[in-house]
Amino acid sequence: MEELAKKYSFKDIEEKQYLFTEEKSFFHAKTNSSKKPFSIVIPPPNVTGILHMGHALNNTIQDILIRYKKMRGFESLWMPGTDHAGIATQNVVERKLAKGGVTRDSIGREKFLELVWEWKQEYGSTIIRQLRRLACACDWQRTRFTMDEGYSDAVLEVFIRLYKKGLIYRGNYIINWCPRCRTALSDEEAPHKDTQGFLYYIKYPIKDSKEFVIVATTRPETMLGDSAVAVHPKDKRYKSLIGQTVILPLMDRPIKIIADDFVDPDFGTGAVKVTPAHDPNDYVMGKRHNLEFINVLNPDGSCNENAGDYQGSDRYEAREAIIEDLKARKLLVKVEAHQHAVGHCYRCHTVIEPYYSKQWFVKMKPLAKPAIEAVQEGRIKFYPQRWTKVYLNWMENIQDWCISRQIWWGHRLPVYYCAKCRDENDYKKGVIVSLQKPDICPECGAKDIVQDVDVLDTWFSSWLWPFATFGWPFREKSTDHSQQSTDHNQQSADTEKQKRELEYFYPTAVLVTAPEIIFFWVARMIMAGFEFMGDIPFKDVYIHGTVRDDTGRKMSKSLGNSIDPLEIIVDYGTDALRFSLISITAMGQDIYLSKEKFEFGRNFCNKIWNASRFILMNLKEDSGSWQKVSNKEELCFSDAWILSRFNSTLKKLNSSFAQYRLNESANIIYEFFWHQFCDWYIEFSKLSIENKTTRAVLYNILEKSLRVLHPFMPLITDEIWQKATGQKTSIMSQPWPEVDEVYIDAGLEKEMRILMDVCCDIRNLRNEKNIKPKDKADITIGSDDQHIISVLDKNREYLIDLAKIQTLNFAGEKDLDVSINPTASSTGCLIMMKAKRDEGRDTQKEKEKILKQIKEISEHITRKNKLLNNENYLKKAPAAVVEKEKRSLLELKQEKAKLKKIKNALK
RNA sequence: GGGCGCGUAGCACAGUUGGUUAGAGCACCUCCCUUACAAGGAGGGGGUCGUAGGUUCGAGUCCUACCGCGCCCACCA
Repeated sequence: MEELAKKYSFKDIEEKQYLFTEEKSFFHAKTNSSKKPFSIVIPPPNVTGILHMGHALNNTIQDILIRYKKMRGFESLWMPGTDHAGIATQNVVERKLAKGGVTRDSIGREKFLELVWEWKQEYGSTIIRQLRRLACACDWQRTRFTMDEGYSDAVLEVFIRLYKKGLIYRGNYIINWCPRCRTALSDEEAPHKDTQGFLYYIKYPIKDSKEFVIVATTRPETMLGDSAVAVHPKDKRYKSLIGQTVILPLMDRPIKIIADDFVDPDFGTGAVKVTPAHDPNDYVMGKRHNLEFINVLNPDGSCNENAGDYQGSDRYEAREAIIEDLKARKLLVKVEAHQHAVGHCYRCHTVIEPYYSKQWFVKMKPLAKPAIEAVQEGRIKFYPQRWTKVYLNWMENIQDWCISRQIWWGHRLPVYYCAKCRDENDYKKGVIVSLQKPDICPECGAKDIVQDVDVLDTWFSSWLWPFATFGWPFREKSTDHSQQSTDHNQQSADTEKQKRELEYFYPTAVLVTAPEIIFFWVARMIMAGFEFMGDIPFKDVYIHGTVRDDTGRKMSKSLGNSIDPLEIIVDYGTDALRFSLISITAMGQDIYLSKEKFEFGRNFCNKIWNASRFILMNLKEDSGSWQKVSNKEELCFSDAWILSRFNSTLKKLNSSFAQYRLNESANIIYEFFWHQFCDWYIEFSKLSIENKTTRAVLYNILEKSLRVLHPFMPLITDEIWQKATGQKTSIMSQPWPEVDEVYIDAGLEKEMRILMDVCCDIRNLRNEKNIKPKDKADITIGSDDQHIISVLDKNREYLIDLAKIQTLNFAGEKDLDVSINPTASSTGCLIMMKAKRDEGRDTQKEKEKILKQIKEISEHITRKNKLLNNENYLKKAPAAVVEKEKRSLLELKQEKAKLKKIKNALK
């Protein structure tokens, strides 16, 4: 057994311990038929990511579960990896190029992708390195990337399967378009934010008339693409106008006035301009009335050739110009301030444009069905439960998923077109969906074949994460015929191994993630799980809260209010960061953070260190003899007590773990270790430290405490544990302690409670009378309760030591002299103290205090009397509760009598 | 428009199925550098649990309404 350094210095141990556990492959999992599997796939951070508090929380939770389950005998696998994050990564590299005045268009697709890969090689593992600093027990040998060769196979395979099943189609629809990223986005990628804007009222002149129809719009520039004006069919104001023609201002285009139920007569003027190519509602109306779809915008958001005089100007410049021009023509009636929800690009926050374009979609309704049922039937459970409703609500109203993106970084669609057969009006014609580029068109034999230029939505690869990370679909690479079969055999063996692993570890146990990811990822993984694996991807979904600053704002780079986990690690240590974070994270609640909160974990680390130091220091000579705790019968009072406490604590701990109540688990251990083990037991142990049994118990409880602390604070616990046991291994490889019911003794714990209470009463009394620790006091305890007297007498050494007593006597209650320093104990005893220095007694103050106590206790007694006289209560409340009340009333009465006695003795 | 979460001590928060006098942390006050620990120890003060009703023998906990704060969803031109 080694001694510990006087000062706890996390800098000296944390990195060392992590490297040790990683090197020794404690994190590696494999199929093991003798164990049950427990697997988690990491929510793959973006390759562009740098560690923030959200990651720290998310991964600490997973790490605790992984280590805990491993200790509980499961084969724990934590699958790590990163996400190629199409748009985000492309943006990062484009920004970098822009500094050198280079655009992606100027260098071309191939060169650009080369540069992105270079960037990925250089910076893509930053987040992985940072996760190591958090001490994550990921199986790093398995680290996956969503654009790895094998993983990409899975993505293409899935596309092809869904296409063949008729669940993927291509067509012209209104989608969300980001003019800055110049790509289509799914609905989830274009979150709506309340935005302050204006409602512009514009006159549309009626053809061959002096009259006007006034329409209201928030986006006047879209009027360039108007192809109708719509009114409600029952709106009396406009009934006569239906079917007439108006002249679209600025464009001088005649357009019809149509009637449609969609129009709300109470909004604006009740007449609405219809722009089928730039508004989702208008799109539907356009289809209904067979209107023209006029796209007036270029992909970058500037006006195109359909925009008349405004061609070339940016959408917002065009808006300004149009307003000015309408004003000049006296066609602008008024402008009102107007708040409305506007979609924004989730990557660059640019206002998106609803945009009519040709895209690829996945039909979602058929995929959603089993995914809905699995959650309804409880085969997948959300923690906290309330997310179930959010999930089901979204799934039941699911819309088709736009999966094509007009960027370069990502999985290119496995779609090829035959130039000859291709027909823009029939997406299936001349289309070849295949893994490899076909040499000739299977229909016409032409050789002019091109691949679709789009790539797939990043989430179209992430939704396969729980099984594609295991190598699914296990396609064997087409081996060169010239190569010999050894390679091939090796490859088959690998594939077989992967298949077994997938079978063993899938479905995974739990997915840990943030609420904003439920639609993007959780829901889609469930659908993919059923579609491609025929089973759920995970049993539990643990949704944790959002990390906020101490004023409740979401932590974000742009607000500048984020706390950098790496800075916390430098200042307080990894263990301190983890323990602080987890102990303030109530399940599913948001987390409010400030830097000071990490002192909590740091102080606890320090406490653990010092307590351990004391124990190792005292036990260093015993080599080996501490290993065994004697029979229960041979244990002294305090030794038996701490064993009882430990085991009942462990019981509570296990049940909180089972419910994912990790903050509760952390606080249970904290309370036990600090306030029972350190505050009381270690102090008790000093009295019997020469005793073999006590030394064994000290060692035993410390060693087991380190085990249960390990999932939360892996580094400090491994360091101390190795020094204590002399074993060069990690606690991770050790079993979780078993609850030993034999040691749990409620009666004993109650007796200890009496001892502690009396001790606290005496300390309190000393404090009040300002008696210094070195001034020992003479204590007489008066009670008629033989049990209490015997408990105190039996354990008098403890009391004498902990309460700094000179002489300790017992007396009958009546015989006690209460004229000196008396106090009434909550245990029902009267305590009198005689101290050597006893000057400056303020009897007036004492009297006030005791009167206040009497008043309080009288109120309680009145309340209880009333309750116990209530017939209904006696009839309906459980007998045990009534008994408890009666007992407590009796105790209160006794206490009151004692207080009165003390009061009367005061002059 | 629909849904969800929160409101408990000066501060930021726990409180599992309703059951003694509502809890720890930080901060504050008093005392103590006692041979593991001042990043510590021993004590202490501080709350009519957002408001108003209701159910119940009993409500921080369940129900209803309302008031504040925050979040999510929705085709509010």
